[in-house]
Amino acid sequence: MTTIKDVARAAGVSVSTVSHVLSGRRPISEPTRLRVLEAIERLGYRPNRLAQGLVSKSSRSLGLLVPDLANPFFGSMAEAMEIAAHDRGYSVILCNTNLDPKREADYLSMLLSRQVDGLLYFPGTRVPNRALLEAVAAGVPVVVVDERIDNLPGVFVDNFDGGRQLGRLLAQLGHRSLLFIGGPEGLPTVTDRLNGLRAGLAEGGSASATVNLLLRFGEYRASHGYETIHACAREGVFAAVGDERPTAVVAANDMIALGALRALRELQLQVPRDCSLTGFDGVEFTAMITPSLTTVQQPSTRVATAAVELLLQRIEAHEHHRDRERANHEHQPSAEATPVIPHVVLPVTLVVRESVAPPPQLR
Amino acid sequence: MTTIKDVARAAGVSVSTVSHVLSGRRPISEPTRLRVLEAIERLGYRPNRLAQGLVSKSSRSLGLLVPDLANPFFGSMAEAMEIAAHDRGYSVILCNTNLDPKREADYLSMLLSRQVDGLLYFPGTRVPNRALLEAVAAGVPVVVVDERIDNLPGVFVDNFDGGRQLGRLLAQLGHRSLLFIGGPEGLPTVTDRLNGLRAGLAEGGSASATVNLLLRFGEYRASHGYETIHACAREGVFAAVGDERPTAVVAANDMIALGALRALRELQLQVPRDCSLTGFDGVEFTAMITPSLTTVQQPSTRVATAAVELLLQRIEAHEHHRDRERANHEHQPSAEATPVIPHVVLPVTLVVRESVAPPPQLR
DNA sequence: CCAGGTAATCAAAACGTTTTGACTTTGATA
DNA sequence: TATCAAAGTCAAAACGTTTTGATTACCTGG
Repeated sequence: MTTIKDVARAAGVSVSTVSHVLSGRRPISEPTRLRVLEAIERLGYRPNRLAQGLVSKSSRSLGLLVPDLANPFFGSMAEAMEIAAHDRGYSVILCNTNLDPKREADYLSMLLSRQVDGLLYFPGTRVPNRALLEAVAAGVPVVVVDERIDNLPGVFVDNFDGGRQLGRLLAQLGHRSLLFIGGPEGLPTVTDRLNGLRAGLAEGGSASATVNLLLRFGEYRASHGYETIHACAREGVFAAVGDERPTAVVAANDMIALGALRALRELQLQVPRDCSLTGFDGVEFTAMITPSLTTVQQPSTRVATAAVELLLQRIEAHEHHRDRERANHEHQPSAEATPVIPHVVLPVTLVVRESVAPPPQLR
Repeated sequence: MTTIKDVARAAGVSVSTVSHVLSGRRPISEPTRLRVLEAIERLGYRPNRLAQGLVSKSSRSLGLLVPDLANPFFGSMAEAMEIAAHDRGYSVILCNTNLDPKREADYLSMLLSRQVDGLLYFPGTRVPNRALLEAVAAGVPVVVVDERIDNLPGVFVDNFDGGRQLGRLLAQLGHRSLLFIGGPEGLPTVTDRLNGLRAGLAEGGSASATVNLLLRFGEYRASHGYETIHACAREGVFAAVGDERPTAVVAANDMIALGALRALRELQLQVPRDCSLTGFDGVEFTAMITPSLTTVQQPSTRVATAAVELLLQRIEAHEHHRDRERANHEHQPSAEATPVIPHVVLPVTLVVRESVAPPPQLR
């Protein structure tokens, strides 16, 4: 590897002159500048970012903690976030938490070691994770994505509203008995979607009608949707008659819906004729499958870029703060403004497709 | 941040002693060791990997260049590779090339700046990329994943065999006219799958029968499958009768197949009754959709781990080589063994599902 | 004609590690 | 009892940058 020293020697100047040519922080005469640039070009010099990071105390990199990249929702989010970060000069260190708190703690520690400037965090199951809170305490800016966590800044969509729109739609179609297949129990996304669903059902139905709502929780995976449907079938849920039998399945995300769709078909229940089905997230394949899936579309690119944007803001604020601290040798607590925890909430769109219809008895 | 100096001071020893406690490279008395460990624990010390990397000349990180994370195939590959790398103590820097050579060059330069120890490279379109070759020339170990590039080490599946198995299956079912919707023209994966398909068709069909094979190329995306089908329909391809009309669509990957499936349905062509359809890769959703998709399953986790394994081998070899070079001040070319370019080829599995059937005229 | 600013450059310190040479001390071996 | 090796420790150099005085030379305004 050629270093700044090699360049300096080749151009016949000092190391600091080369650095100043590159950074522009001090004036350099045109002939010298050209000689240095020529040497850089000729030697193929590339500054060593490790060394830069060491002195600047910033690695210009972000840690991205994501539970499951095989899920295209996370895939497209990760993609959009990486692109946004790269546009602003930051690299992304990828971490696959796989819903495992131990792994998360492990990654977090590694990321701190690597001096990441900030963290983009998709919660897995338990929120908030202990190790994450330690990282926050250690002073690393964090933005939580896709999930609302009270004391941490976050970017997520209006899950309640999404649920409500679904509820209204289904109630208006006449559904009075639903099966809700959630993600991990207690996760705010899941709870919000469910509460929204309830609200929407109440709004959309005739005032008197009570709604029968069966709840199941589990992972945000196709297998969970698949197995839940089969389990329900074994329990006779779909054999019931009248108000008991669910006429619509509301899945907490598209992957669950995909698995549920498969299982329903295996049970000879045709969607939407015998049973309606909805998803959440609006990933690409929902438009392609048969029947195409009614779902709530997240503006995933906007969520992703907003998250990066917010994180970068916090990073800058954090750095300024540190600088001021360092200048202020007098260590006055400087009347810390009460820290405002920003929550960016983005709107969702209901996308009505083939997978919903009025319940069978109404046709 | 607490540094090794702070620890040394707290434990009343020198900096090098702390380092030796951590690395175990020199013996340290038990009482000292405990005092140091206690100080580390108490201060929450975490070694700065930038500094470590600077002296060790190795960042313990890999660059991962992937064209499109929204595609679950790449998503699960990326996931598996990251996990394999993490297991061996390496971090992964994520780069979304988006099929754009400019972006690729950009990323490559950044990765070299960051002193990555190796590169995991999924080719996008043009192969091999100019910037990649420069990186290779700069001496960074590279492993190409999912694609065969002659002069670079790679890990990929037996695409020819996968195509052949599909060809045999379709020929045996009686298909004599096919539409092949490829990925980017000229990409080895695409060509190999196509050539395999041809070979399989020849083997599986009755000797005399000639096969009508229509070829289209484009991106590895659902939209490409969708649009190609509609374009073909506009050209009257599906209106033809007899041997002209394709009775099966062979997509070069699952995403294309997914798009094609949608378009076929919009054309009122039922799969597999009116037209068979196959994919390639075997991502999760192929088992879930209706009709479930006949496809060629890649052992993606094995591909991913093999790629990481191979890359790590090369990295080690590279480091040993450099060390020897440094020891050998005499700079004898040491009779360089002709470099063997390893290509790891993994087997595929044909998964026959609902999307194929004999052509309509045979029923 | 001088004070003071600016352009242009360099040397040296600092960032947080690891590695190496040197120095004691201790025990075992001849 | 003299010799040697190993254990245990430290100080200093090195890794490749950026930043910060310091220095010189020149120009400008009074």
